[in-house]
Amino acid sequence: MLTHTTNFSIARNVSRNALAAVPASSHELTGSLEMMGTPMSFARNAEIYGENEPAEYLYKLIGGTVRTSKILSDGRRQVGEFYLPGDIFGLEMDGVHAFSAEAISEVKLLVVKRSAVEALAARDHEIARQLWATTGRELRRVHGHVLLLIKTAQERVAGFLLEMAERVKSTDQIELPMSRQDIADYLGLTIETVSRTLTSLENSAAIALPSSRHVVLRNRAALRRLNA
Amino acid sequence: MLTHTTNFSIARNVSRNALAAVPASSHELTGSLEMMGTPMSFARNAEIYGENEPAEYLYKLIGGTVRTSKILSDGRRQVGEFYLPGDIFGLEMDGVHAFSAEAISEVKLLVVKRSAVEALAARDHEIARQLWATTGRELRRVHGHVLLLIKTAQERVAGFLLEMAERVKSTDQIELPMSRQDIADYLGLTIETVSRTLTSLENSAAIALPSSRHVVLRNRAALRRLNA
DNA sequence: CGACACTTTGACGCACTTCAAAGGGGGTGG
DNA sequence: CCACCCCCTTTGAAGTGCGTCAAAGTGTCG
Repeated sequence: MLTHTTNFSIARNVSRNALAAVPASSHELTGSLEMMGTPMSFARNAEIYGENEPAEYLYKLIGGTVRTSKILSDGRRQVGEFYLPGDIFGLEMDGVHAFSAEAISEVKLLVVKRSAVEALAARDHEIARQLWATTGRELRRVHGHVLLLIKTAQERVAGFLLEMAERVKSTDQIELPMSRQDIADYLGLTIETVSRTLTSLENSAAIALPSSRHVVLRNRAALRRLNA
Repeated sequence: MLTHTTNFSIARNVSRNALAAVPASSHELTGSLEMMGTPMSFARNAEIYGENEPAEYLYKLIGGTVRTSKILSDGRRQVGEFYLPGDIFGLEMDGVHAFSAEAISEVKLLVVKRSAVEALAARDHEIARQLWATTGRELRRVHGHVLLLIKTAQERVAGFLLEMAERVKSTDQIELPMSRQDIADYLGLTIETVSRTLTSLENSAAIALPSSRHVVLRNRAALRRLNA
């Protein structure tokens, strides 16, 4: 049902030089990955990889937004993480993807063969350390996710907005790349509760909602207070 | 309030040979850590390390049970993980502990200086890989924790029991090392809900509770069904 | 045996879910 | 360019699972 805009064999023929000029300091593993990576594009809603597929590749997001998710046996969906440009994902230690990954918007990314990176890591322990650090950063994010999930709806939504604001490093204007349903499945709430909570935050002047995906943080202190 | 039974300066004088005979195959990093580690003991309720303390050491649990936890600003407590013998914990990538660690029972563990392990990892990339793998395993556990937290009380408790049964690798008899409060704080529930849910599982013949910490899994299939 | 900590049980309230329907907003065809 | 449609979001009303408050039961250690 979900289809790639580009498949591997096509992508392999794309020029590898387009992104080679990115400065080595901007993100971890920049340079190494840019050298080895193959640029690919995915359309909105395309599946990048599926749950339980072998994890042969590692992905560095260049543009767009990716969500990982898992469908539970009763049909519920849990969103694991949202990835923004610069983020690395798909790095599973046991060779199988626990979550699937989908493009939320038009996505451009670099695909790197895991075996190639690992071979490099075996020779260069600085690379090895950066791979480890990437997994460590992921671990910290998931810990934060756990902390969100034990809170009230207001706290979860407020925490989510603060997290997104931090990550897009914008001013107080956030353009949410994901739908209400994605947010709900990330926060373990229903879409109705997310919607109602956002309206209530707007009514209490903590945020403004010029359009459904455009959020203005009017009172970060109030949001942080909710973020208990 | 929490006190160590043994402090570092004392522990450093303890014999390093006591546990050196553990077979190298039993767990990852066995051997390397046993060589470098200093045995220590902690009394029930002793703090092993605190939240926000620098993460200078890495711990390999030999005996007893450890819980990591975090106190939220409003006083709620979240339990991050339970560690059983053989588990490695305290391995934070950014040098600061996000959670504190406490001994739930009498605990024996090996303390290893992080810098020493990292120096070893820089020379031996097999060690480096195992450190990475340990973080990866931790990540998978926390993902599982997220999946628990979006479920109903019955599903959380059933999932918890199945997880513990798997980890202690016993038959259907589980001796829970942690209190109801610990379980509640791990599952994001109240102690009353955990207690009521266990009684209801007992009434539905899925488990038996000869004593409050002794659980018998009578019907794993029923528990798995709840575990949606 | 008594004190204390932990666990269980009960009654009630509330936050979130569920079910239902009414708005937008953006793209396409007439 | 307007009209219509489809999908996403918002709002409303009612139900319920879990939390809160309270008290009784159970096991353990001095």
